[in-house]
Amino acid sequence: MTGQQSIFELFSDETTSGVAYKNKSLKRTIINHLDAIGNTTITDLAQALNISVPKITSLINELITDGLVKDYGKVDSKGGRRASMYGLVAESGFFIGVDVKHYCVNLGLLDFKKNLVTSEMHVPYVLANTRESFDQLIKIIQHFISTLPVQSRNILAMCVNLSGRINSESGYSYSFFHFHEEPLSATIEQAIGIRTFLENDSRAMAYGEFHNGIVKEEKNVLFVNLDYGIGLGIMIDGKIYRGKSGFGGEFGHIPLFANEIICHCGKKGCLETEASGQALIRQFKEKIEQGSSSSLLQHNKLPEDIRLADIIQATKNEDVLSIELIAGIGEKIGRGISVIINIFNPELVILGGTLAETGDYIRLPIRSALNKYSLSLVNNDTQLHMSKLHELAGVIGGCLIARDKLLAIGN
Amino acid sequence: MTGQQSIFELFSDETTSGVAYKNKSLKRTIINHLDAIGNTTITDLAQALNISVPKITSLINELITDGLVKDYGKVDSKGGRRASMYGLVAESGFFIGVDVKHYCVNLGLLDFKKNLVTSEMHVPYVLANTRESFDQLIKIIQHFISTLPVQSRNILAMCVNLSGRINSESGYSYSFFHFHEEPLSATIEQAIGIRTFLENDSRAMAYGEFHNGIVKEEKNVLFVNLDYGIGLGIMIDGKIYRGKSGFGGEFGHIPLFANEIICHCGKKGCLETEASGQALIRQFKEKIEQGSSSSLLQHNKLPEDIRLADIIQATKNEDVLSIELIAGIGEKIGRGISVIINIFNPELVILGGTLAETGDYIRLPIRSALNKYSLSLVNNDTQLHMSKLHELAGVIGGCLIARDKLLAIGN
DNA sequence: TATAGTTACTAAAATATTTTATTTAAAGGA
DNA sequence: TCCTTTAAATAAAATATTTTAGTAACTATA
Repeated sequence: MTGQQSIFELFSDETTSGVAYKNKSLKRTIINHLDAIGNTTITDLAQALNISVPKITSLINELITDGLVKDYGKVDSKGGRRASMYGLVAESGFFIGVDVKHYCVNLGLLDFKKNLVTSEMHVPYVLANTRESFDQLIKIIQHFISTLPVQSRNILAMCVNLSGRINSESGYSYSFFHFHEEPLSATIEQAIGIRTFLENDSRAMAYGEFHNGIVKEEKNVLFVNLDYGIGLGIMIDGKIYRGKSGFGGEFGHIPLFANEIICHCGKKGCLETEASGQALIRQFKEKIEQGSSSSLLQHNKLPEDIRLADIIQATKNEDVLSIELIAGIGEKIGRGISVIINIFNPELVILGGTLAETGDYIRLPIRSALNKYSLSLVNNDTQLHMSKLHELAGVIGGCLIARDKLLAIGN
Repeated sequence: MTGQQSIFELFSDETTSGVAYKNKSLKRTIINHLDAIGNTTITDLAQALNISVPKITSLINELITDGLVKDYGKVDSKGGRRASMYGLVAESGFFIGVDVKHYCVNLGLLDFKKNLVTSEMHVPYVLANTRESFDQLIKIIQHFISTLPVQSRNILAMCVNLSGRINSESGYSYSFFHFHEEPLSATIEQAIGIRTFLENDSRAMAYGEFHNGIVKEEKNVLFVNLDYGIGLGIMIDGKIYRGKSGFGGEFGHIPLFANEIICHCGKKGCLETEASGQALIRQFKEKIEQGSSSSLLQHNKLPEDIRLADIIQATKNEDVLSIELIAGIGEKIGRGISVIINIFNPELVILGGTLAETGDYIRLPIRSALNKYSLSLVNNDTQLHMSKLHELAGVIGGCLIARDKLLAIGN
């Protein structure tokens, strides 16, 4: 029995029963505990899990022969024999995260101990709802895997993040690549040969930020993904909230404005029509047409070719028009966030995504809108932080989702 | 050892350890399972909980001597020996729910099997944030208990539902009766002599409707409490969602309108300023001042004395003004609900509270506003139902919360 | 009505786990 | 450095749980 087989064996509920099943289940509990707490001793495990020391000892020894756990040496003690520390083995399995953006793909490889082994950022790619675009995505993933320093059979699972409506339970994507009868996750799984999960981009970013980012003890956290659209990743009680069919968090399309702008979703008055990256670009072009000037257009750039990244770069170069527009967008996003703060009373709201890279230019107007629009008792309860992982949030989140889905962590 | 002592013993994590602790914990698991599934057989329990038949048998026998479980006779069989059914004992403990409304109090008594034994509805009472009002509430509860057909020591817990901001974990109420240093729940507990919990009224109604009302298999459910204010009870994954400090669900104060009406929360543009019972009464008075007529004023009633219940009654008598105003309110509530549908993608939205008693007069405009304002993919996923428990929702919900907090069900 | 087939329940045997006692390993003070 | 104290690891004994095998209770069918 190789260690690798053991992982799949251990985490698949086969027809084991009785004592065999209980041992399997206890081993999973131990792995989950080591994952949550980090390296620890047999005595600690025995106390935490309410299992006797000899039993834990024998289970740990089995996990060591399985290759999933190893001895990390002795702990320091203040009187008494020093205990051995046991912990997960980083090399016992790897996970891939694929974060698909509008104009690029970011990929990463995570080991079993949640370290990002390697990543490839900004692989040029244009996301379009076509077969060609899909085929190119597959090629990018295949190429990434071919460059990896680990054997393909040691890669246990992969998660692909896409924007739009995703049912990560069934593996269907409704906004992109909905060509086949079978779920998109199955199509990718066949093409790549690795167990594949699908997740909405904002939820994956929220998950990354939650487990490896800015979040410490907080359990109810909202991640606002400010990009061309506005996404929302909801973490409740430490778990991703997806809603009935995985359509939860459609924050960008709440009807907050009494305007006449038709949103790409077909409705009027959506938050996204006035407070998203798309809206920012539209407003930028309008201002230019109305005669405003911007340093952005100095290098023979046409207004049509302006991308969100350009405007964000311009704010760093103190372009006045860009800064003004971002402030206006921020105020409206703030009004939107005040809605979800009132409803969720979260411990923490994280601002992430491309637009969040403008830092205080967007944070301050959001902050002041929150004071204006949300209940002070609730608002004072809530921290507002910028993303810590920045563009790595999606990659790391994807890897972690692949890992935790396979290991059945956090359901 | 009396059965009653056993309940508290069984559900308090004392310094038991080892086998004793495991048995205690297994007994709780069995009780939880019997609670969730209903009466069942030893074989079923053994399979569901992955414990051997002889072990389950001995635990069930202990629970029978504890007085918590009893034999409900044989099941029908289709071939083979008939199995004994075991289930909880209704009389092994009782729970009180106290639903405090603006102008009355509703009280109920629930047994261990979740049957409503008795209830006393519409006890006259005026909720005000004064000590006198609080003292009167205590007297009403004491009187209710004195009329009950069960001994006070068999009442295991009580839950009091109040509107406004409640931290049900700490037992503090911030909107009403915040007179003492100690939590309000402790003050009531001392006055009455029964273990007391506090809960927000809308959340309690949601819980009642979830467990004993219209909800069947759904796990993500929103309950909208349409009363003088607008409350929201959020059920996620079968559990009440309360937020960081219990302030979650402040749906009435999301900034949805660009009006100049100052809400009692101090902000402008709150949903409640245009779409609540308060707003309805205000609009009614305005219309009357502008010369509209209503059957409501025929019996020498002054516009100042109009209560929400009067307007609702008037719609049943086909009062045109009331019906028109309710339709307008419904359209705006629908816009609010479309926000939370987009965010939560719930399986079910329940309309409850006093205003919901107008039935289709409020449901239809809400329904059409949902079609107008929320994403069709998400909206089509969501059922919209009227409350089934009506004014009993809060009472039953309160009883169930008391029960489930004591039994540590659903955390 | 007898009998085969099915399932629940129970007793005894086998196995597993916990408990207790003992040994090993370390820290810290005299 | 030696001895005492503390805690981990291990071994042996005691207890608990599961497994297996056998019995009881019921249905369906000939």
